[in-house]
Amino acid sequence: MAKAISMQTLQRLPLYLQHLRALPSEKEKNISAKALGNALGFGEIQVRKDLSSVSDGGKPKVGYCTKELIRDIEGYLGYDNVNDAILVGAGKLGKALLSYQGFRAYGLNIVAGFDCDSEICGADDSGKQILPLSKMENLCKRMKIELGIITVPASEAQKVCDSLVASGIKAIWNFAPIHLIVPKDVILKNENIAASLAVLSKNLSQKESLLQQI
Amino acid sequence: MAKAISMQTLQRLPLYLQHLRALPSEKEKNISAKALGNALGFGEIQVRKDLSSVSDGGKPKVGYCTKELIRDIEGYLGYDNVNDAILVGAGKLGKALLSYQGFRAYGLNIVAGFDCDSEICGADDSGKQILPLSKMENLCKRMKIELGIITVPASEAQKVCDSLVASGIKAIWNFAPIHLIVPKDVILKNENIAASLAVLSKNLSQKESLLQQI
DNA sequence: GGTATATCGATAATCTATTATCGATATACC
DNA sequence: GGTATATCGATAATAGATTATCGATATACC
Repeated sequence: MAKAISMQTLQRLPLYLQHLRALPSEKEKNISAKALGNALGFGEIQVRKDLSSVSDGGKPKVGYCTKELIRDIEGYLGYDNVNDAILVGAGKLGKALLSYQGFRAYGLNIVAGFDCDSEICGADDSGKQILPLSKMENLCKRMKIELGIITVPASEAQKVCDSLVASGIKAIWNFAPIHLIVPKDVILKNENIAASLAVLSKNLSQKESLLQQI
Repeated sequence: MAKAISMQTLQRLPLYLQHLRALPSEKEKNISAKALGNALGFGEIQVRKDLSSVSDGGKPKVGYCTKELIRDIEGYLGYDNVNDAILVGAGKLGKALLSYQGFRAYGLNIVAGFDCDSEICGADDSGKQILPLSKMENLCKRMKIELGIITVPASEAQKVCDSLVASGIKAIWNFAPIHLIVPKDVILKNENIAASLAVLSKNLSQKESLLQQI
């Protein structure tokens, strides 16, 4: 446990967690790498390797203790302590994210939304406040927010990104379809809807489906 | 051109396309692999390699012809002929996708939305119809729809997935946070918001940011 | 026209990720 | 208690992706 971890493994961990959490806690006290892999479409060796980076191991003939595994993955991913975030761009997508309750399970708490359009400011029906952009920097600094979510149109995204950086944000989750420029010490993660679509589109157009396992 | 292509390359192609399309068409008649790479944060060799799979090549000292490149990538990804799709689950996220105009640029046309809640059926403010689930199968078959988008809660997703398959859908784009089981001949692409979040969350919690280049 | 240079493409080398092999061990059953 | 079996972890082998090297070529400039 606590080894170096690969990008690929890191991205599979939430999937394991998702599945483990959904198991009936009474019945499935233990789970084998094989069972977990089958459920998610991975090979058992990969599952074992992935889990070896975060858990201190299963027992032969028994498997892993479900509860411990959940705790270990949550701990590793930092889901056990909450990350506050703000969101900029309260359009349809922004509002969808603002009102999504599921983020809590991933340790994410969106504190408020911001938008340049003062018309839509006020309390959203999600219960979250939508505030004018002018108040963003102050709130971020005051609450020491480190994570910013960008859901504005591509044309506005770089500008918004720059103000987030100026507000002391350390990580940006970008939903705008554009490549943003950030300082080296700021983490950027693009949510790349077009890339997913490309995979689908390509596979559909050449029916042979040569690339299963997506 | 027209070689075998890797998953990774396939997913970068839309990013190149995005950037190329945004260039002022008059000024940038040609573009070098280096310039394209710099703009997107990739190495020039990677750009060349990626492009070699879809384009019939640039010219030394000149670079690639922007217009041709756009055409080649679009052609390769199948963005030049439209894919009709339906969407199931007209909640906030579903409506956000229904009203997103940007999909047209990727050759995606969402024909209609479906929802089990008859309250929200009717014309959405995006202009798209939201229809009761009972009409889905018939419409899919009649219009020979091949692509289905799932934006229902996790608890409903497998059921919806099964009806999509029964309706003749050949590819599924799943936004529900759950692993779906599909027949081998159906392509499944999960939009994995939790995985992205994991990368961010992990990087934030260990500030060293050992994994740049996301 | 000749030379310098930016850029290309192909091949090779490195790095990363996945899959296979094998010995070890905890439980179940006789 | 002894043996069979499911499962584990570690190491080795394979496959896949990225990065480096190098020779070739199109344009620019003298």
